[in-house]
Amino acid sequence: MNVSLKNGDIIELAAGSSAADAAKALGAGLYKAACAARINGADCDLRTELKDGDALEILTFDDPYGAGAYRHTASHIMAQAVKRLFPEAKLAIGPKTDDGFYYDFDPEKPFTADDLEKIEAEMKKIVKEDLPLERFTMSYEEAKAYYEEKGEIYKLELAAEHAGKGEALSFYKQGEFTELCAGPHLMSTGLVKAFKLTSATGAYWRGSEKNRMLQRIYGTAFPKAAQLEEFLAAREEAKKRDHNRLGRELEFFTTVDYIGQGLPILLPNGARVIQLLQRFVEDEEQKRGWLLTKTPYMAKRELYKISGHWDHYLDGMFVLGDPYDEEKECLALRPMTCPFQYQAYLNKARSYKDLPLRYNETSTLFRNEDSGEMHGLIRVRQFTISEGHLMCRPDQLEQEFKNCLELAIFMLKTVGLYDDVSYRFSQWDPDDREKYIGTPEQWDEAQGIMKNILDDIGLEYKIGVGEAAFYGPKLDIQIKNVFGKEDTLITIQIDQMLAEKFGMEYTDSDGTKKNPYIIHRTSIGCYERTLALLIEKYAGAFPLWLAPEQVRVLPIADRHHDAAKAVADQLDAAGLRVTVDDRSEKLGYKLREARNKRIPYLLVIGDNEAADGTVSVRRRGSEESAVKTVDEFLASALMDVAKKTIW
RNA sequence: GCUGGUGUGGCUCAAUGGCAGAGCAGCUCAUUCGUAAUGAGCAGGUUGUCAGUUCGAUUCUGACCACCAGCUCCA
Repeated sequence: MNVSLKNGDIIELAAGSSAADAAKALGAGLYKAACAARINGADCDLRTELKDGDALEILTFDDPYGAGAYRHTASHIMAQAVKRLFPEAKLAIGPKTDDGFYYDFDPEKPFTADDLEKIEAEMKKIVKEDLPLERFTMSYEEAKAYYEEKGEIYKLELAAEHAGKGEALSFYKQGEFTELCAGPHLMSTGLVKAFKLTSATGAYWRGSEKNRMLQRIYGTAFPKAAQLEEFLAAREEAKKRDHNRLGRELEFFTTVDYIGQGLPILLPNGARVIQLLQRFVEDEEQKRGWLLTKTPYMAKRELYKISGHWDHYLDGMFVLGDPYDEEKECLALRPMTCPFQYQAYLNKARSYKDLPLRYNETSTLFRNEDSGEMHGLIRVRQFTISEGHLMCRPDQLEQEFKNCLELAIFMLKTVGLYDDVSYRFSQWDPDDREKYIGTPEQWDEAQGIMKNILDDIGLEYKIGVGEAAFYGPKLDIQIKNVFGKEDTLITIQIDQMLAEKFGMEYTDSDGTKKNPYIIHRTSIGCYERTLALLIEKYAGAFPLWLAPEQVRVLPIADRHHDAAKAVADQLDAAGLRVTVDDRSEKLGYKLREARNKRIPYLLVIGDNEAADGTVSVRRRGSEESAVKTVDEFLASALMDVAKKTIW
């Protein structure tokens, strides 16, 4: 039979040949590098049988699907090693991930760092044994008997689930190790060259906290040792940008045991950046027709009963008083701004002519997160968000939603995070009705509207089922931190339920009363989280307009102090954040310190500069310095600040 | 909340069941210096907190608190 290749060549193969056979026929090198196959455009295992006329592409590690097969095989090798060393450990699941793989086990004792080393050593043996992986199928009954005999309770559960689909169950076998698995896999364990087990942690069976916690081992694998080393080095490098270390080191924030978890102290540097962002956001929103409100940080329980927070969010609130004593007044700190800002709308009767009505607020919120959830500035219990709620008519909804998105994108572009985000359309989970208010019809309608808008814009998004707010669907703008963990930076939500609950109406042109649509949105997210991501993005080297200290003047000797102070005064008067390092230290010492603090501009003043009214300008990131007049420097720096230039 | 790890001066880290040590930072003095570390001296600690074991605990045990990674949950 004949099979065509990617480059157009046609090769002749014996009937019944597999993709692996084809790879072998094409050369030993390709066969060794082969990870998976693409037949007539469909990704598949190398063991897939070819038919006459098929178009075949051999996928190597360079292809994401190929890399997945490679790492999935590494995960089987790890599971085999674990079973050899810890026969009592039960097997759960072991998939590939974007940059590696993991496997969940249920061992007698959690794995230690020593265990990981032993497992890794055993994996090396398995690779050396070069065990071929064979694919075969079993009926559900056979699989059930097989796993019952082995006592693999988790595999039994998985087998039963897959059996429902009516197909035979596929297995892969390498040596003594057999695994229920859909594949794809490499042809032999000997092909997995460079790997490393990176961590062992707990993880719930099937991702539900109601289930038993299993032990997960994470690892990664590459065809070449150099690639693995590069990957691990890059990860170490990324961790150096970790805001939770760098943010403390550069004195942006700190935490104190006796204040409590998730309650960071913003030090002058961090507070300054947040102030700058906040002013920028409030000014920009004002230009775009948003009206600033300032509402209370707490309210009586009755408000939250109307909004639904009392029923859906009580665990997440800080309650002042006994929530169950209906006789006494009970207050709660606000976890969201919505019900407060609605009161501004309700202040008087509204006409269709008043809409859209856009309220913004720099709003501090309080959420009683579970103790393990807090993380640096990214996840805290008190935070301040660039909040906004917009009430509009149906005919305005689409344009207003687009405007909110446009504002968010403008903010992201200005601070330099635009290229790092992805979009998630967060929908409700119809199978988990408890979590949400409203009817399926209302959800279908709200989600339908959002889908139309997103598709109309042509936004590329993934869908997050069960990620919606309890009152409506969300467009979440997602970003990853240095550890690759994704969080929501910005959210824009459509809500057609709360207006009714709060009795928010407007009189339409025909004289009838209607509930407005409400858009809940943030323009730059919450300041603490945004600050954290900016610290990581810039490794502490903030763009000039956001830098807590923009300029440091370095006099060479004491006799230059007056000149240095005069320059600093001039810059300060022009609005730059400037300090003078007038310590009796050598220039090199002062420079070193200023560079470590990532100060954008260092101005050196010695005899020459003092004599002719110039400064020797050294810009962050440059090894060169240039002599300029103070006026020249000031003009260019002010221009950079005004333009919010990123360098 | 769950699994595991960590906690020694402001920071980074040593050490030990028997007087807790270094470097950096800080302070003082000297040095007046041209683009990444001048020298000398001084000061700084209830070893996260509280119990327990012990003649003696910073070290061993327990509980709690905080921090870290992951899970779950979320902006």
